[in-house]
Amino acid sequence: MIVYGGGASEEGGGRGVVLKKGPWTVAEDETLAAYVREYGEGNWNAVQKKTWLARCGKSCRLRWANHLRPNLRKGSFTPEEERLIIQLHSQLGNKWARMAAQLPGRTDNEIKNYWNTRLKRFQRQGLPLYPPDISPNNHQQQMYPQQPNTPSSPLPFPTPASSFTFPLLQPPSLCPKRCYNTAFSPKASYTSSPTFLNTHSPLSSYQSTNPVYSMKHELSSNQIPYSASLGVYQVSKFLGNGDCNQNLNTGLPTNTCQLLEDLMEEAEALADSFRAPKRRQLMEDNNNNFFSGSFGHCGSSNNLFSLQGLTPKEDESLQMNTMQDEDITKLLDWGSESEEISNGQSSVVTTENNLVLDDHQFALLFPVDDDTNNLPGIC
DNA sequence: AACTGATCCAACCGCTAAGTG
DNA sequence: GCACTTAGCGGTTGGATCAGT
Repeated sequence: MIVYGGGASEEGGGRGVVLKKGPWTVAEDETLAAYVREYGEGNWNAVQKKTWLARCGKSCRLRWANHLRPNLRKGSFTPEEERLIIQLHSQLGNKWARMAAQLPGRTDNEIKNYWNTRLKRFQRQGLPLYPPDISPNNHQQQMYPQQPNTPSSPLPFPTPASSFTFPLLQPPSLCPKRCYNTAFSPKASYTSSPTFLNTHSPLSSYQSTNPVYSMKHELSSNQIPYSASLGVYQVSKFLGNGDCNQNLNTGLPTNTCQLLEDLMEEAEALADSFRAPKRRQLMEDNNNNFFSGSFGHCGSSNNLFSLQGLTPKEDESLQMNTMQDEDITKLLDWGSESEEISNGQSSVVTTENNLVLDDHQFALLFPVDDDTNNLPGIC
């Protein structure tokens, strides 16, 4: 029984007490954090029994996940995070949790809120949700049938991908009352390099126009490689006869299949390690090391983002949707090419897992806290 | 200063999947 | 196989805040 921070109640939870709703108090937060320290995550319904908190387990889990757990990144999304969200949304749809898995320290709720706000604003302004070089998967079109960014509708900005100005931060007249990142100059337009948000990323080529693959169960239509241009599924590698070293959309050589194989191997390895009794005993090591929690296997699998913390099933599905390192690299390349950020100097940060980032890339992913000069989540 | 609308964000709700006996 | 419990996900809501009028 954790009695922490006052307000202790003898007739605590599950004991006929009316569960409290509404905003959490500091004392409640402290109590919940103390509970997690002592008992670990999970078994949220026990919080009510073991503490004075009159909150349902669901509420406790949410509070922990969205506000109390370590290594959460608070504050506005960086432009790079925004781009990643858009890219991920184009591939995954409203799979906020999966998207959050790709954005270390961000919660599904944050991403969802961000996207919904953006959706609302863009729809009101008649702007497309996606830049022309991102073609949303079918489920997106079903989800937002009125999306103006269809081949038949004119775009409000230049179509060549190389000169596309990304409408994330509008000019002052269009800028919402709260710009997302005040540190980012509103006048700066997002001129993407031709490679960024590359529609022809391995994953993008998996887009399915087949409703069988694009609906429900939401494996995000990425289950089977699909070439929109050829109208065929690129199943060769999946059938084991493998020549798929070329992206049929672009004609460019890719290492997609090797990456997928790597992902499969990694997923299997992880699945083995996660065939532990309890479901989702995750994030326990998040307390320890930001990189181990988020980028734990980068070095071993060429995969920037780790699948750590997922159940085998999630591994399986997520691996199909996880951005390839190529995508991330391009994202980072774009970032380092950005006039706003590039200063022509570069140093290298090497993580313990041999993930090498130059300082631009590192800064993009982990902006230094202005106040503390500390990297978020890194002690 | 008061009002209004837009935006942000925390929290809740309902549903579903997974785990357990 | 079934019922029940637990955890997680996605949708929605409502209060707080801000900017414009």
